[in-house]
Amino acid sequence: MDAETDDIQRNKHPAREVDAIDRKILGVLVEDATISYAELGERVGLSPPAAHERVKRLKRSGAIRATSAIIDPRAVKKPLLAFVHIDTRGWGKTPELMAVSKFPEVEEIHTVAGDTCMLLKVRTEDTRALEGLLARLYDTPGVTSTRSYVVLSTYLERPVQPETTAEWPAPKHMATPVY
Amino acid sequence: MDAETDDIQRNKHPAREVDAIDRKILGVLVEDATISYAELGERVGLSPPAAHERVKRLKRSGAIRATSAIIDPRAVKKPLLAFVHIDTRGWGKTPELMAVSKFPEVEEIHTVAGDTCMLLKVRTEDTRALEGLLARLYDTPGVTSTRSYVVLSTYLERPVQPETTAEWPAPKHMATPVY
DNA sequence: CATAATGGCCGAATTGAGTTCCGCATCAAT
DNA sequence: ATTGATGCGGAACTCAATTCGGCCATTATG
Repeated sequence: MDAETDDIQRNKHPAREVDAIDRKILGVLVEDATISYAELGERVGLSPPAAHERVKRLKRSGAIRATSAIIDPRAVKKPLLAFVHIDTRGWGKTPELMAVSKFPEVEEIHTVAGDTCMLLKVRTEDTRALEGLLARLYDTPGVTSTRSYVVLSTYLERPVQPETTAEWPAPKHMATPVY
Repeated sequence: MDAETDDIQRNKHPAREVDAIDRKILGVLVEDATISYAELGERVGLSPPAAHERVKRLKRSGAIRATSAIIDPRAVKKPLLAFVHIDTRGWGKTPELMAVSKFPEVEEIHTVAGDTCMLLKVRTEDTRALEGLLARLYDTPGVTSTRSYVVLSTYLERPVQPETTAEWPAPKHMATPVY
């Protein structure tokens, strides 16, 4: 059957809607991915094999990108967290800039809309290491300036949550949007 | 033995240095926590029971805070990522502000040093939902203004890495710090 | 409208991994 | 030098992951 080949090639997301049970599964596995399929099934109202089948599908479809250990930054000597805004001449996403990915201190790289071009989330051992990274950034052609926000305290830090807020409490003084 | 009780009560981090092997284990488990202890042991040069023992210790000590499923934001209808800077009157960390933790769209809350007070990482379904969250923030007493950085593209996003950069390539034009 | 086909679930059985136990080697302290 | 503690490896045991076959519901089809 050629159709099967087409299915495989077409897309990495084989278009399977995540239903309510899938969301519950994701919610459980985000909290703790070490539980048995027996318990997972029990929590979402499914038999162990059915739960297993669901999880397999979620992994195949890419909804579950990975299951990984979450490390305490202090345990690996990285107590300093900072967000670095970068302004560049021209278009910021140069290969030279992307090269900072090789530093394990860099956890996120985004291009953003706003009064800055790019945004980095970095975690270092101390201010010295942060300075080293900033120096490395300033050496990158095109980088005109950076602004760093050093985190004093983290009150919440969690992975992507499967739930969404259905209704936002609309303040009275706001007009209802047309669209 | 009273000593044992003391050990338990004293600290959640029983002061066990993470050595080189532990770091290798963490590196493997950050990438993929689903592998068997047999393979984990093989990759770090340990027998399966020894690897298991190490992992148990890393979990007990809190170095491994959790092992969780990493979800593709698109799969759960959250394609919009934004960083929100919040300026407040007085000290920002009020219980009213912390209440936004209840929204699953909010992934991170930090207090930062810089030209702003607090920093939020939020992930929403669309701009409408982001607006709803911002409206909710402006309704919070003490909040004077917010600045949002909407992410256009994410080029890197990964959990805490166990490795650290030992030597930062020092640019020539920088003086050597005294400390 | 009836019927075939698909997809998802459950229960039972098998395979494989997680886990425990015990002896040994290494290192530190007495 | 001896003793104690700690971490490792090999083998055995227990439990969970995985597979299989049959059932039911829903959807497509003649």
